[in-house]
Amino acid sequence: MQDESYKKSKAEMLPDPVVCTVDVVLLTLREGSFCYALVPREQEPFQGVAALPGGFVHPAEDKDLRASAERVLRDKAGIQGVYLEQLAVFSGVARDPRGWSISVAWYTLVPLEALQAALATGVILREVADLGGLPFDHAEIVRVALERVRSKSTYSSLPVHLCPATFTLPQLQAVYETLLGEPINKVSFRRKMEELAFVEPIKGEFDSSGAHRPAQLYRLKAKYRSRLSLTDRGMNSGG
Amino acid sequence: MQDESYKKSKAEMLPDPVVCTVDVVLLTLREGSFCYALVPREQEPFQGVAALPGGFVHPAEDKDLRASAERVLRDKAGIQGVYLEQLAVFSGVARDPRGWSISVAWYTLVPLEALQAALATGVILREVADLGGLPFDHAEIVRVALERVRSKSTYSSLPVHLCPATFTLPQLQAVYETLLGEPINKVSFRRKMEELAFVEPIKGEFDSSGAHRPAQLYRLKAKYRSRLSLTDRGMNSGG
DNA sequence: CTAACTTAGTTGCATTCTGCATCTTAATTG
DNA sequence: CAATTAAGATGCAGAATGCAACTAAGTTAG
Repeated sequence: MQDESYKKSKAEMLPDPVVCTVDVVLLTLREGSFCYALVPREQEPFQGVAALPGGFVHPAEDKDLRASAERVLRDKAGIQGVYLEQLAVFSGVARDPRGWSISVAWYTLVPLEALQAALATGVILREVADLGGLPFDHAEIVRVALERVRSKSTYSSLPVHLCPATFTLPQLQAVYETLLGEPINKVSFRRKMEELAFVEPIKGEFDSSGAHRPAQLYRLKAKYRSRLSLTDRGMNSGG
Repeated sequence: MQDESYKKSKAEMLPDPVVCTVDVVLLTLREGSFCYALVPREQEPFQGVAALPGGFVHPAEDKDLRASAERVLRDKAGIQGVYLEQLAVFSGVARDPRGWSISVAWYTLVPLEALQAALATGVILREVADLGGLPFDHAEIVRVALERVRSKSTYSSLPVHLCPATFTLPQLQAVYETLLGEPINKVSFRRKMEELAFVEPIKGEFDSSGAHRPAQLYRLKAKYRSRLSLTDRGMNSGG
């Protein structure tokens, strides 16, 4: 404390090095239940414990933080080509036993079909109701991701990304109902999908797998495929 | 490139130091126009240029990134006691001439009355339509903040924070109209405020300053005062 | 072969929500 | 004290929403 004025003025000028990590919450639906992806940690701390795919930011290697998150997801989970959305930043001394750090958290929604290779090579899915045993503040990160996704899901195109490339309206409705946790009126749902118009019927293609009338197949319109939600622009700008 | 395997495995284990800053977008209404706050930069680069209040994160000094942003806002702009909401993280090599960095951006909405002291000591207000001359990627940060606030403003309690502690419904309606950029039907607005019920009339108190019938004074209900918006929980968790 | 069953998808209607015009209230101003 | 102004309430028409009932198109059981 004996040289505080010097310390303060210096502190205002010079950057302190900050331990900066990224973590990814990858969400999917497995047999009707909402799940997130974990990978076993390769290093201490928490070696061997299932954790969110995450790792250090490497400025020399990564164009920006999105690139960091994409690299980590590719290297740790073997997953590529998904669109990541910024979730939030978590920070402080308590979240990592090694000391003060920040984690820039990202999230994405993918159909189970896109995870087959990853699941065969060590990626684990866990239901979102089960947040036990997670290292660091990963339980909190998943909790925030769930809140975000659920609050954005009411009649946005976000949940469509949990469906495969083609799907029927009843299937899509079931996805919304799982995320929102409540039943939706069939007619209202169809009217809303018609009005919002981010999905389109695939002419002449039907799902005839059930013992009943076949259902029209739909797909997400092209302009909604590149990002998770067009109302998300505010969080997509971390350049 | 001659020792890449070593470099890669090391890169996965060890943290690289990252230059980490915070920037604050403080928004207010001045004479009916939407404005953001700037302060002249004290140091190079861009010394003397008006910029968002911002600075380096100091882990030894700051409990977490919210504390960093609060410290910066207090030290650079003399503003305290406002509730900051996370906006987004901006990152990359291009945003700062000194090289690769990240900025965790925060935003807040305050009534002009709360800025009187700050405005007397160097803080500048500029209309949101004018993003010219800003250093770093601050124009982009303000643009994203505007998008975020506007998209959250449709019948949320967010715009109320631009009003002083007490206000009339016509005044509040004018605030919403400024933010949303379009007129709102008076009856619909009042019905919605009644339904959402985040403001309450102050019994027996009226604004009689006009040459017409006095208007009932309202205030934000207590439980909505501590944060900007109750629907924002997802971004309030950076611990 | 056909009736029963199941789910897809539509139609009609009652109820609720929303926008707009009009009316009333309570102040100031000339 | 009439005219003016803006606050605030009322009534109603049209749109949006929720629900029940209906039709459509397949499979399955007898």
